[in-house]
Amino acid sequence: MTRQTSQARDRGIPEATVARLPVYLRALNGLAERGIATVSSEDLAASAGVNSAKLRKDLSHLGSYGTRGVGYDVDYLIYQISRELGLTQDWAVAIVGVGNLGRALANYGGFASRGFRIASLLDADPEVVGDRIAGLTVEHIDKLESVIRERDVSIVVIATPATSAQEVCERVTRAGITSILNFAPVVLTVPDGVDVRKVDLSIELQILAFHEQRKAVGAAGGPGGSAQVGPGIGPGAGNEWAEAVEA
Amino acid sequence: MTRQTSQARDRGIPEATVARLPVYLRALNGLAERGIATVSSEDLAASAGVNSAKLRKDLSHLGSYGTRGVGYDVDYLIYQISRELGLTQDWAVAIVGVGNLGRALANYGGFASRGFRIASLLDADPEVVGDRIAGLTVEHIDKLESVIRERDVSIVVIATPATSAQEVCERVTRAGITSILNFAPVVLTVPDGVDVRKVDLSIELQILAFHEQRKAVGAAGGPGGSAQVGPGIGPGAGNEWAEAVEA
DNA sequence: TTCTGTGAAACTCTTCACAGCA
DNA sequence: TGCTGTGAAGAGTTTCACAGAA
Repeated sequence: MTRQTSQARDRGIPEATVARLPVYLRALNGLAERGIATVSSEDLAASAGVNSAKLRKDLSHLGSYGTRGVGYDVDYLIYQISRELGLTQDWAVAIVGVGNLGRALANYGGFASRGFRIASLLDADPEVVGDRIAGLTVEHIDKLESVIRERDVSIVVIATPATSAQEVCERVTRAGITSILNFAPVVLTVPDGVDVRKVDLSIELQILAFHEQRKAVGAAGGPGGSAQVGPGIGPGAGNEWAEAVEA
Repeated sequence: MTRQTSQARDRGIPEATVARLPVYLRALNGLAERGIATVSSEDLAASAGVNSAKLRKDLSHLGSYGTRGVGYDVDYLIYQISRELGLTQDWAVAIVGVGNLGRALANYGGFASRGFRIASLLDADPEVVGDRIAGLTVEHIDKLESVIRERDVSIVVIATPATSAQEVCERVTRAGITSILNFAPVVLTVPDGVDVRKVDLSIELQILAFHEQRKAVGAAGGPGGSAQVGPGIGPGAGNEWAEAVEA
């Protein structure tokens, strides 16, 4: 069960690291656009909103791509991260559900530049089928399986109402899809080996509300309510526990 | 390091738990609608897509709201979680940037039902200002500060292009906002005490692409069922998310 | 000297397994 | 008996701090 790959390096990159690589990539692209050729872990970390030790540890999982005393070559690092994420290849994506959100996604410019090509927009509503959006003609959901097969779709985005999401999910997994990005406010049940990521707007707002509430309460709270943060701040001083998620 | 062993009123709820409470809440609401009055940790966990030990541990941070040998009272648990998340109060939200995504957000029904009220839609484009969307008239960005002040806005959603996001961020934090949900593909710099959550669609897709690629490469003859359902609310996932809208 | 790469420590989160209550 | 609540073990992640390359 121990895995070894063609390369001697251990390919087990921590999930937390994978989730940050796209952030680094974006920061690096920004630097490249500004003509910056080399960057230190300190500076890149600042651009990406993490601390430098974490950044170095993350990058160390990919290999030794930096130069001690100097930093990282921006272009080279962009290439290495892109390759690691699989962005050097073309991914065909189908978007199911062309409501407000589906349209927003279809018009989002950040896909093509990262190797994602929208291969199809599908919807069940006859009113919507046939509309032209972002250069594509909306197709009927009946064609879901044939579109996936014929256009080599490997990632499906579900932007349907909650009630249809599970059914769409089952159809696409049956058609061989193993990567799904779900926007519908429902927990999808999928077979083993299928990777689902969920984006839920109202959940994000609820998490913000929790912290917002906490701030208000904590400010007036009693002595017992000291935060879990550092032991540093004593009582009496600032009570708000700062918690910028991003630097 | 002082440490109240008594779990009773320790208000330090783990971040990972907070991120899952909205999911439990959604599952519970589904049960309530179906007239189910009591639920076991096993069943609720299944509805929420987590394992039961995790669910029990999460709920134990709120207090002892279950009954041994029986389970949890659905309505009571809905109330307790809602209260913990601060959803029993009304939150005024302003959405800045009324492009495709801003419109999708404005029309998203999942807000109102959870105590979030859209108090204003703002945009810089004179073409858009004055449009009526989701029952609101789009206002000019010039009014940002006065809207926040006069309508008691506590959460701001940034759905502008990347180039404007930081400026909007600075204006709203100066106006006293400490909770921001950012959809612009950029890392915002904020003062301590300001909570930013980011949603970045292209990052989510890149993470999927990474795993998809991994499957293709390593799967050939690989270990039986790959398992690894990546979803749920990840740990690192808590903070890093995806985006949308650009030019 | 500067800055990377990395062991080790610290911390957080998940899972196990079972005591104990209804 | 059936199920919650929870210590304790385990796994994963972050941070520290410094050896060592350029």
